[in-house]
Amino acid sequence: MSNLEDVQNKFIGHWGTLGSAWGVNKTMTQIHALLMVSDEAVTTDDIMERLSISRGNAHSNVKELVNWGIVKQVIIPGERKDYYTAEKEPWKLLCTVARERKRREIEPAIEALDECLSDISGMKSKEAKVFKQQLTELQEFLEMADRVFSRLGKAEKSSVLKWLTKLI
Amino acid sequence: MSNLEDVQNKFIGHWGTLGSAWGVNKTMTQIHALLMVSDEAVTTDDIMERLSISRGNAHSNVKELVNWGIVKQVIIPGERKDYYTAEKEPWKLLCTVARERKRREIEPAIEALDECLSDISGMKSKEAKVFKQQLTELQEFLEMADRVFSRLGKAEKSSVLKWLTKLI
DNA sequence: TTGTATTTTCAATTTTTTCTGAAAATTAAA
DNA sequence: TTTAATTTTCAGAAAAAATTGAAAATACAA
Repeated sequence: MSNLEDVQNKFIGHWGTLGSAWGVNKTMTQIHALLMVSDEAVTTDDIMERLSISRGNAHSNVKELVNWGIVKQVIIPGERKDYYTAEKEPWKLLCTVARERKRREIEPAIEALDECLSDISGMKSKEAKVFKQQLTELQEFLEMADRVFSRLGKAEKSSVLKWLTKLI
Repeated sequence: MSNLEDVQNKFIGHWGTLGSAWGVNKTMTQIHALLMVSDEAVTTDDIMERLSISRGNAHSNVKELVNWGIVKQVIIPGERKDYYTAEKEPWKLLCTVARERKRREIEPAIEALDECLSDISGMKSKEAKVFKQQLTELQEFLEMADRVFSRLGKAEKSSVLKWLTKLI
């Protein structure tokens, strides 16, 4: 292991593995890793070449990153091609991911629980009461998570850091 | 939508969907949901029947939940079959998941970054320095995450709650 | 306009993951 | 022991997810 590109590739591979574990397409996190270690903005062709993937794959995953708000398209005057860059500051990444996961997963989960709770609201059996109690606890938990993610989504590094330091 | 079992099934389905989004096998989170809403301990046969899945599937997923520490096998005197229960308190679930994800994902990620950093430690090019800087920031971030997860893994509900309340 | 570069879409294919079901292994009662 | 209940394993099947590659759509310079 001796040249920069090899080490970068190693990093890209690891980042991809990490993504998979958290339910994100591996290519998507690899593209993200590539952008994080790229000083300059990068084209779809660069991505294809560096990761040895097809245009369709590169295209759809980079667009998905843009959807998440993790990657931005940048305009380079005089260039026809689309260029992309990633936010490099990990704390900002955390904020963006928190915001999106809240929107995509926590909010729908809360709605689902609401729906279940309203379905059983009329039921009077002992079993129903136990279930209702269980759902209510989960709901409170998810609502707390929702608020935490919401707060994280808006946070500045320094304030999050201060808050985290209190915990550990 | 009128009887308890239907609502429970709805909940089980939603919990499964949530699991998928976070990179967990859907059946695994569905079994977990079933156990959470089950007052009494449950056998593999119960799981098979309730979720309409095969023995192999039920078996391997319930064992995986036991591996995670989210589900416990309980001994029922006089019974041949294995019975399982889940911790019902969401905060304890959070602790367990935090502990496991730390061990399974954060720690290996930190090791991977360490490896990358040691690979480039000797490189002197400007590009290498930029990359090194980037990796170092990520590493600091992951180490903070590691400490947070570690703390959460040991936490009591009341202290976590107190801490969370400070944030929001 | 017309031609060229680039992006976008998407049907078909490949790969990965999950699931089944039955056989093998294990456990424990008789 | 022997027998029956139960758990575990795992090869093959099915399903889901990711990927390709080429055609269609779009953008834009000449």
